Amino acid sequence: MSDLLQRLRDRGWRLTAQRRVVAEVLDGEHVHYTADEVHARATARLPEIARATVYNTLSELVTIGEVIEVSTADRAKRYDPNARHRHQHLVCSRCGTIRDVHPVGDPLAALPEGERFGFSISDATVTYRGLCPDCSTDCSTDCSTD
Amino acid sequence: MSDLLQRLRDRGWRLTAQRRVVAEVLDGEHVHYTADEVHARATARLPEIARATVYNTLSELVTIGEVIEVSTADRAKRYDPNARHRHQHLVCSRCGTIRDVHPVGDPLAALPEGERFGFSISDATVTYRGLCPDCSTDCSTDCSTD
DNA sequence: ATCCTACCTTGGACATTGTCTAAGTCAAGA
DNA sequence: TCTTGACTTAGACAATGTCCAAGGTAGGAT
Repeated sequence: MSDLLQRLRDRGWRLTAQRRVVAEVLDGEHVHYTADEVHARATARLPEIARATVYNTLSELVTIGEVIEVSTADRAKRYDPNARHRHQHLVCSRCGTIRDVHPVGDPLAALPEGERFGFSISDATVTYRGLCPDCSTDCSTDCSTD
Repeated sequence: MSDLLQRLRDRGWRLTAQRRVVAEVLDGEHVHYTADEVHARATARLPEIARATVYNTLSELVTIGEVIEVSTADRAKRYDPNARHRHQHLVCSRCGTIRDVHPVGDPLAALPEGERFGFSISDATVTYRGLCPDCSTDCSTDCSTD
């Protein structure tokens, strides 16, 4: 992700302040922000950036494969800048925290030919769900929630 | 799913016409309707049924484990009445068709202890994506899509 | 059979997330 | 520095889901 801007330039992208800011927000730690969270953080650096621009830029980053779109059970999609190393996700059922995880083996290999129904399968995503350490000890709201 | 109504009664549910209709829509084939599709089909049998009632009933069925909520890349969640046999899903990237599939082995076992970060993991869902037979031969719109 | 009442349904307002458009702006090449 | 096509903006619109107050009804009690 670090030289994302260079890679975008190489693709002939116009390097605008808005795109730079969105890329900076996603850069660094392994975050999984929603579009709105990206927008909030982008606004902190560039107050006049429009919501539509954030959506546009995120979609473009997804299209060119620099960012992965993650659909969890929540309504909003999340955007994962860790697109260069294959991984899966571990989601807390209570607080929604997401961690990147690396299961062993190829999940695609687990699907027998007879279960493919003529599809040409290109991808398998695995989502692990459970309670994160914080949520499994803190019963203040509801320990029975999953 | 066939004696769902009986099981609901056993749980002390009030058996209303609306709930019966929603259950009937989900009964039978292995469908994966959105809430709106359920509502449309329910309306055909009980014209005055409200959208909120469909949402309420679906949520309740999910809560008690009679129906599974499936989040794909699409915006709308889908509802899968095949909750009594563990399975995963195969989704067409183009047309959105969903099939139930049965990979071998337990996906949970593929996640090493060192990759669990103290979570108590309860579930692993696998989503396979690709083109269904119809969509991989029919290039009328766009064969390059995925 | 009738009544009661807690639970269910209704319609519509509202919330959230995402998409589209027309008009204005600007990055980068000439 | 000029030009131009790509980018951004604000706000309307669309899709999906949630909430609430008012009225209706299933099913137990009498």
